[in-house]
Amino acid sequence: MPSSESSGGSVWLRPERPPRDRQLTRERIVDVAAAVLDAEGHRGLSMRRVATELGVTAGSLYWYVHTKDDLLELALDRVLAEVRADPGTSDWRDGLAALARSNRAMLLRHRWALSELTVRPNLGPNALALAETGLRLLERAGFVGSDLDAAMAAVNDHVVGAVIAEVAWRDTLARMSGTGSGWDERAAEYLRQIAERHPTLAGRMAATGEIDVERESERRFAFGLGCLLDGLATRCATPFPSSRHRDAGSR
Amino acid sequence: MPSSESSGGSVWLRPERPPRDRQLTRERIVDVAAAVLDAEGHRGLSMRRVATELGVTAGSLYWYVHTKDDLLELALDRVLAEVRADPGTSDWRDGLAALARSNRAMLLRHRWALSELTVRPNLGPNALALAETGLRLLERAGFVGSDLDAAMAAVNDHVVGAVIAEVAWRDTLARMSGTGSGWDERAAEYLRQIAERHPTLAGRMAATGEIDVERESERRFAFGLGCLLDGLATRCATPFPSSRHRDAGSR
DNA sequence: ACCTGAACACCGTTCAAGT
DNA sequence: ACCTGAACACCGTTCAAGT
Repeated sequence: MPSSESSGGSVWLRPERPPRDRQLTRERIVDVAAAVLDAEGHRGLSMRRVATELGVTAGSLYWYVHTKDDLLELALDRVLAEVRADPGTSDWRDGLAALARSNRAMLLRHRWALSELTVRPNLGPNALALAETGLRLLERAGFVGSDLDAAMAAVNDHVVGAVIAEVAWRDTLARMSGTGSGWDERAAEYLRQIAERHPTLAGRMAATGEIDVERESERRFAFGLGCLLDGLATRCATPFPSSRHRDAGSR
Repeated sequence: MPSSESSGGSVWLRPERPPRDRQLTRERIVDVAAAVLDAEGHRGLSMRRVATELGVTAGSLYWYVHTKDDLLELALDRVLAEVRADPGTSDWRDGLAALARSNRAMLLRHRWALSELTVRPNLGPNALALAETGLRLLERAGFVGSDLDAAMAAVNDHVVGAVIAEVAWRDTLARMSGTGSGWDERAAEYLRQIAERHPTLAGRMAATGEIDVERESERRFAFGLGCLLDGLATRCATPFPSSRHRDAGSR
């Protein structure tokens, strides 16, 4: 029933508001959402927060985004664009390793993206592009059919799983050093119990106490990736496409 | 002992309320929290919900639990108790594979636990016990030092990563079939664009369209696990402890 | 010691109303 | 078309007050 524009009066003096009058864009919204997430994590993100950051009311955002979940989905795909991968790498092992490393680096930069992955399937354009280049590399290695899917999944799973473990580790350390007195006493008692019941674990915990988390995490990541790629190489048609065999972290 | 209910000034008839009068226990609280999480996921869990389920006010819970995060941490460790593992398995590959499978099964039963893992380090008793048996198996395989840690991490990472991917996949399918008309049209258009830009991916998506998700997920899991264990076997002192070599999913 | 009731400071989301 | 303002139905958490 509402005619599209004429509302009585001097319509001609008031031309159609050009699109550039819009204060918001989906892109701008995703921008600040990603920024807030990077700075303060999931806890810091709220519709009202994003809105005020844009000088706008919370309700306005729903003109551009269906729900907060949608916004998170967009933010996830945005950071996926940061992953660099070259589908044309001559050695498929090198290409996959580089893809995995770039993926890991991105997830470490935007740790909130991890919890997004566990909650939401991502079918955004960047996710699809990454899948394509990964599949191409594995296709060149000789994988076909459902083995191709399984191989791609195995590499991605290692990346995601490894970053989750690393972040959890880092958070534990941060929490330990964060809380001041009182923690150490209770922790000491707890560790004593652990040592009693779980000697092997206790030995490892004692050893990793003084280790650089960053270096050790990278070592573990490379170790697991190396195992995986070795296992893949024995299952495909082109185990050694190039003469040079890059070591990805065996002892 | 209904005397506890008699009021009216006769304090001497009313002995000190025994501990068993308490309506709440940390255990009961964690019980219903886990039940709510299983039934309705993260979205369904609130302090008020748990409280009313226990016939109590929300504030009461804070007598037993510091924060909602603490409650989630307790629920996570509770569900980790379901993972079964035998540290005495003769073949370390069999033992590790069984541990990984049991872990995966648990995570699929309690999918909310996944997002917990990404957000919170878990140092509960059950988590530690699982780590201990895993490390023992790998120790028997000949791993020592930081290679022991890396090997353990690699297996766990694969489990976590694989379940995350599987759950995401299942959710996508559920969402697709859930929304009725209108979805298919937009989806078809989207798929057309995918096929144009990402031929390899499109080929795989077409192939996996008619596949049983459950069976295929298990296949992928076993495939990746097999790759990983093969790679581990080439890096340890005891590659083949038993004569029988269980195939864990190579084509 | 254990629990209630009410409050505080937030949420996501909707929607009439304005321009 | 785009945004405001106010409302709705929730949150987690705290805390005086009761028993």
